[in-house]
Amino acid sequence: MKPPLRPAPAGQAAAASALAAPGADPIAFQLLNEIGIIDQLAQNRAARLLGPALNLSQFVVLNHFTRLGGPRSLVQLASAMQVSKGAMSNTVTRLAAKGLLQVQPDPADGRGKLVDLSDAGRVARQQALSGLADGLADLGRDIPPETLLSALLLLRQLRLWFDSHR
Amino acid sequence: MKPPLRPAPAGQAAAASALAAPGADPIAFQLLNEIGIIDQLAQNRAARLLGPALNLSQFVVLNHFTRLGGPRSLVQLASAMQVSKGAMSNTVTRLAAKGLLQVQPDPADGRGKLVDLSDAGRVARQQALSGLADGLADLGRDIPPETLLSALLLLRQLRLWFDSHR
DNA sequence: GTGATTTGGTTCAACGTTAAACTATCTTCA
DNA sequence: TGAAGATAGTTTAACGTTGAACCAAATCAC
Repeated sequence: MKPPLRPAPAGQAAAASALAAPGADPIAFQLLNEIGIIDQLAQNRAARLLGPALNLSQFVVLNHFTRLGGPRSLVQLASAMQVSKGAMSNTVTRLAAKGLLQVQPDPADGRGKLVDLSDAGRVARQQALSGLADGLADLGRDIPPETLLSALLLLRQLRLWFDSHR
Repeated sequence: MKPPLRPAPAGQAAAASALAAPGADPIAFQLLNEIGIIDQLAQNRAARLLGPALNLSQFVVLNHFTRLGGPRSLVQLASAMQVSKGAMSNTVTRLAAKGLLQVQPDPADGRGKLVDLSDAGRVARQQALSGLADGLADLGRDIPPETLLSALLLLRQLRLWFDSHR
């Protein structure tokens, strides 16, 4: 039960009544609730689009490299993804086993490894990305970009707040 | 690695540049990314606030009853929380073991059970809720309610879209 | 330089989730 | 009425995560 939960089928009439309701949850609560639900639905969708060959976690790691490039250490990856070292160790091992990542000992640090995309990894990432883009295209078609953009900007604020309050 | 991932520490300068960047991800992608990150942070926070005595999943179930009351069957709960029957079976069993839920056989259906809050459950839920409210209070203090409200309304649209497209 | 502490990485048990198999009961309909 | 299918709930294996223990190498401090 990852996301907080949908309180109900949420009749469309409730649209603007967020504040008014007598025993209603505080707005922040409702907001996080929606976020949890959307996250769950989006992740389901993404996982389906990626198929069994590639995990969501695994895709995220691949994607990270094409955005921020260069070889990374395991702990760097773990902290970028906000995941435990153990989890990242697991993910990297699996990706390397599929040949999507290259892993070398770090010449400058006897403890460390340097992880980087392989060519196969680049290809796999590109395929996965276009699959996701296709699957998300209808969202972009149905919801006006201004709406998405305002949501994005608002959520950035929210994320920054959370980021700086832990 | 539940949420998609934060692409980077996200310098504040990137605020309004969502569209402009050349190789940037599509907005929908970025948006879901933010949602994933916020969800993770919020869940961490909530779990910490609830303490080890009460799971997030467990709290959500307790909360469901005080919102929508009445005895519920296991499958009703599972579908309300968007969780598998197995998971709900697990959660309900644990809550019942703590005495927070009452479980009776359904007199009208030999297969079914009727699950409802116990008095202890009501108390526990109330305590948990005020703990969460306290922990979320600073959010409501730092971020103007209009901001939260607009985010809420936008996300509701988004959630409804996801809900009707699976 | 040597001892203490920190840091990179792996491993392991515990947890909560899913999906599938399974039992028992209910419903449908001819 | 009785056979076929749907539904309620439990159980199980598999998965990915965490947190803690652990080892080895690096850094710090005196």
